[in-house]
Amino acid sequence: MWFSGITSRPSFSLGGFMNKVRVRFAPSPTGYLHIGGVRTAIFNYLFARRYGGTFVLRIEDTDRERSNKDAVDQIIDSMRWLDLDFDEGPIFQSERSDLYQAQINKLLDEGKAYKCTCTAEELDAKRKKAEAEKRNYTYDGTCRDLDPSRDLGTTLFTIRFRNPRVAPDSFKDLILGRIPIDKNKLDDWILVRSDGSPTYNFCVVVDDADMGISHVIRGNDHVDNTPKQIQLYQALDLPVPEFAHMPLTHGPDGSKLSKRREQEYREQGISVSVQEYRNMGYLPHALVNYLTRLGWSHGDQEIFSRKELTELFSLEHVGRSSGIMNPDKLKWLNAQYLKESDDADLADLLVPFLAELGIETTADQRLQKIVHPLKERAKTLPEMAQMSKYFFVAPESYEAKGIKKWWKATAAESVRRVRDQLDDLNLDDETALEEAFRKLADELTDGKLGKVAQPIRLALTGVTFSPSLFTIIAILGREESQRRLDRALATIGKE
RNA sequence: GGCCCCAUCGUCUAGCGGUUAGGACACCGGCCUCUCACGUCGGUAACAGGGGUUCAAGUCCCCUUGGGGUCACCA
Repeated sequence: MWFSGITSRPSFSLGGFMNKVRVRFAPSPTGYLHIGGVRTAIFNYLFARRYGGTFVLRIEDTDRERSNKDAVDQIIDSMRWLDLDFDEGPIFQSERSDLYQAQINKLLDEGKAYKCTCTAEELDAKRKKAEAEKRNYTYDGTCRDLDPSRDLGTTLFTIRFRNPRVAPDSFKDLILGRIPIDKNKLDDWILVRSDGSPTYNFCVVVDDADMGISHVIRGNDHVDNTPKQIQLYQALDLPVPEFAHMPLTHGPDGSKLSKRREQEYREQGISVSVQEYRNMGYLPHALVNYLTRLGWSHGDQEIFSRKELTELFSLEHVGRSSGIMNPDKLKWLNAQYLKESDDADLADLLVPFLAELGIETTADQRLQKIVHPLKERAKTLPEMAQMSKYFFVAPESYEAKGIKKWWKATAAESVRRVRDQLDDLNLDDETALEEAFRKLADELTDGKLGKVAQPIRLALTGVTFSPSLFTIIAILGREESQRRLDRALATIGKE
């Protein structure tokens, strides 16, 4: 049994599609890749991998006005960044007009579609009138029963679907359960525009059928399109795929993510645009992990490797309510991935972020050493770059509160002693360094290592928090460390 | 407004009739400690409301409320 009640959800089964799962991601190239779009791409990708199926990328560019090549590149680039490799495509709808034409002719020949000469203005007026009268607007069928062989001359016309006015009572959704179909909304919708271009709902059906798509996994905003698409499948005598409508993604305030509020989002650490996450210093796999987990779950687990994701993902555990982007959790996840990252990889990734701070460097050994203690402290790459600043430039000023607390006159002695001891110590031996510091503490500060360390930390970094002092000294080197200590000595206890 | 969908801590969620309602982020404390962070231990915090069904309801049904989606010659 697929379902046991009207609102219960069906249990998932591959049914007749065993071993031939084919899914697709079908964005329209009208701008950068939307974060909500990525989520549907991820779910499709994961679904394909999970069931050994095929993931295809189709570009929905039937609207020539708004589509552009640049957007296509951005979409593919973003998918590559996220490691969402597709098996087929990109397939461009704009290049498949013959296919659409053939299906249109078939419908026309069979009387399942007809030419309509109503103008956009007329239609608009009727729609407004219906609205004013608080009526539901559907096409009134003015051209429905006219003689198909009448001579239209040069009159522009659209091609409409001759709605058979019969449809199932409901359709099955793998995520939502059973969705009722409202017969009152079934009308003669437009298949081909007056400029000859096919419409979305028509192309989707023809394409999905032609490409052998077994499961249509898409956003919730398409549920109302599904009935009319099912009717078309039936009119075309094509097999109807399975449908799965996933919940949408919302902003922190609970409303739909809108491009207009991008500025606001950025300040909170999120964005509508995928590529912006790269700029904000998020790791692609952390983003994918986050987006997947937003709306899907596997018990209490939060962190999933790509392998786990492709082995565990299933539609049954996709939630039905929309999710709100939570920057804090995204950052936390990112931090988890950062922590587990390879030093060399991180060094590579960090270079451009350092450049943004005016620090030109390469991902050399030294940078790898710097990155190592920082990766468990930073949540994002820019944050890490910021933290590593003092490894490249000596502090120009010192934290005021730190000066007050740690640079009392008595601190001068320990700073001076450390400065001198650096002459004889092997800086690469952090335990030896620590030992020396501890001895000093025993002697000067009653064994309190912090009292020795903090003044020096301030002198070396300009701030009162950092990774281990010994690590810092090792990375800075003898000369630079002593220079910074000398400079500090000039001011300690002087006020 | 019509139609459709949704509803457990602030957020993401576990829960598929019997639980002290669990986990994660965030927040607050303790521990660890050269500071910060990591880590670790603990704490605050939820079943939207009302009716049913049932021996028993967060779990099933209905209504209300709230949120969302959609109503194009856009996709």
